[in-house]
Amino acid sequence: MDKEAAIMKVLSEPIRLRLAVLLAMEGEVCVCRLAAAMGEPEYKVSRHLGLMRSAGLVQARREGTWMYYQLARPKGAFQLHVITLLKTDFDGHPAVKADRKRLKQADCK
Amino acid sequence: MDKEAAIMKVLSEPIRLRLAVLLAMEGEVCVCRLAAAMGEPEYKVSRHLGLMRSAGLVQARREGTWMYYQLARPKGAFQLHVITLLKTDFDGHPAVKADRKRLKQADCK
DNA sequence: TGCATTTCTGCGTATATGTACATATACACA
DNA sequence: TGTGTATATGTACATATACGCAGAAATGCA
Repeated sequence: MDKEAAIMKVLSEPIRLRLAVLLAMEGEVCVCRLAAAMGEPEYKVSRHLGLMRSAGLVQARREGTWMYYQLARPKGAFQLHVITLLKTDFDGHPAVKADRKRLKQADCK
Repeated sequence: MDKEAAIMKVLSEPIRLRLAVLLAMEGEVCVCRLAAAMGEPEYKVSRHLGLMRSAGLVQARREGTWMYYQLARPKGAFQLHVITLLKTDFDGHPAVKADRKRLKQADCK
């Protein structure tokens, strides 16, 4: 059950958990807007996104200088149900509401 | 969202994940039978159970020399849904089947 | 009291993790 | 080619984690 434990591990870090919830709700977002939403430096968000990608939880798409991240298509029932749980249980969560508000205002100038 | 991340962290370790699934399916089990089911030394299982208890995921009951562990009553929707996920998604999982088989044979002499 | 059984915990050690800084990479455009 | 922008990563450091061993604690029983 190392695969399932690895998914849990990715989501065991508050910043990564917030990123996963944000991507589950917003779809595809670029790094700079994610960093703005988190209120964290971009190098930090980039590191965490890299971990999430290595674990197969997210996928990336390059468009010019920008990198757009989104949740990867779930592999197996476990991953699917975890993502469903993120979407349902964190809807309306104060921290998530704040993150989404900052995301909306983020400009990626 | 540190509380939710902490629950994920507890379940991010394969032994702890297997313990949680076992308890979700079997109810209340003593340490020596859990150790036998895991095929791991008791001091190791005891350590992990201690962590799970600190995180509020399990609770313990002493009966003589024996300690019986079971899942704690879930606090909040998130914890409830995680436990539900453990029960549904790992039913029939090879590792879990093996653990339950060893648990049935464990004698706690 | 003494001893056996079950469980827990203190300690040292090896490995893993998260962070900050600086730098490197990839790309767009002049 | 050179410059600017967005993103990624090498390095170093502090902290956290899991492990194995030995021994302690809690309990039951002779």
